[in-house]
Amino acid sequence: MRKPLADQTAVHDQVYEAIRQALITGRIAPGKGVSLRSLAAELNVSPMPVRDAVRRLVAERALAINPVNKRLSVPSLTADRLEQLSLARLWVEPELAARAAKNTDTGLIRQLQAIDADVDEALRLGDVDRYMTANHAFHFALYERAGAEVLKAMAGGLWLQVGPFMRVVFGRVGADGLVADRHAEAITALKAGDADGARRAIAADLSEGMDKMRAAVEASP
Amino acid sequence: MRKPLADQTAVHDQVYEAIRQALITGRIAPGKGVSLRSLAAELNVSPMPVRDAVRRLVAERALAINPVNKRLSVPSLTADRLEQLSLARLWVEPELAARAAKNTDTGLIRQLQAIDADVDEALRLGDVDRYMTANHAFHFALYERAGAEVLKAMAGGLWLQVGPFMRVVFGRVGADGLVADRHAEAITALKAGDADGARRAIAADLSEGMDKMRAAVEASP
DNA sequence: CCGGACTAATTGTGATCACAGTTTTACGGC
DNA sequence: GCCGTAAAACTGTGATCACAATTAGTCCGG
Repeated sequence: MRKPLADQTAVHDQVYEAIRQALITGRIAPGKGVSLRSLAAELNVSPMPVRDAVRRLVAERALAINPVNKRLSVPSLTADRLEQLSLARLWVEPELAARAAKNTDTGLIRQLQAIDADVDEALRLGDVDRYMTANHAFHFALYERAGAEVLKAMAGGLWLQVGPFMRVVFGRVGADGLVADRHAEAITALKAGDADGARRAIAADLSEGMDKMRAAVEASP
Repeated sequence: MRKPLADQTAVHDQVYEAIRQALITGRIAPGKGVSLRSLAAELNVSPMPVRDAVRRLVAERALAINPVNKRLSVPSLTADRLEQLSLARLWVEPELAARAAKNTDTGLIRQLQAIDADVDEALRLGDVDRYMTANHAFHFALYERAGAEVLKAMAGGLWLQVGPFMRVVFGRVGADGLVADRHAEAITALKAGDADGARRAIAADLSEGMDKMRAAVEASP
């Protein structure tokens, strides 16, 4: 467990990524309680790096900490929270897409096409985890190109908070509930360097996804 | 240094607030390097709670961590970063103001008037720290009323990142560089329950402040 | 068969130490 | 007097322990 040092990534970063993935893909259910030691045992590390990772996730509101007994839990899903997250995402992410459209080259197009093929494959197979990973990869490969670190970080934080909601959608409506995405539409706009088209495509993509989540959340809190 | 327990706030939270204040008021200069042990010594606590607080501040991008030697520093001010932060603030904060306008009562009005008087007093005296504290208090007393936790948290994060820039403005143009705010205008709109008026007032308030910061940053990187 | 009290296990927090890099300081050779 | 090198100081990271508080569990009386 002692670190080899002079390595690349610290243990607490790996732990962060592990928990982040678990949250985004919904492997840890919203509302469920977690603890430093239980997470540490599960990931086969000492509680210390978990503590660091959790602190970070709490700051990003991906984990919540009960103010009275100071215990950790995954934030539960409320319609109000989802509404605010949707609003914020609908502002930042289309903006990032528009900026990226101005920096597009054939390499990016090819990369996005490859990822989108993976998204479609995951949908066809009904592979939830793979779909979520690929969908995330698509959006952030695009946002990466915007050259806007601050906004990209905001989008990352929002995505992390929305993650658990997504899993609920799959749980309720099944894997084919999210079939229709606007990725192809976005790629077409990017090819033409059409910033406004990319903005609209991503906005529509988010909007449709969020609508499904809203419906799922309202169905049962 | 051992905690009394059953108390209200943990040490790492107090440390967080202390560093946060130091950053917002610009007592720690942008670009300056800090360390866990030096902060701990300065605040008369052990390195442990500082570590927790710093982890949180790094997640909020109020502190930066050098990816190669893992050392801590206050993020330096670039025109690009400021532009993105401005854009984000100009979206969230007016939205919060508009929502708050719908929940306004005479208590809030009175509270805001009192705080605004303090702001003006600080400006008259040229008291930079007091101005910044009061200005922050004004905005967040307002945003508190919006009933939008997620958006309010976003605004808080942005404010924290912008804090160091503000101090630079004072350093360059003097304390009277920010005299004209739109707080009175905002209060008038709130009294009338005019959500759109509140939105415009806060947008103008931010816009003017940001313009001054932009000018100051461009003057010298 | 159920309920309440006492014990045991688990929780987050803080302190302290070890370790290995990195940076700074100091010193010695030319 | 100056430069390069070795030692000392300082850095973040991880492990481990102590502590008090809360939760879970268990056992006994009715």
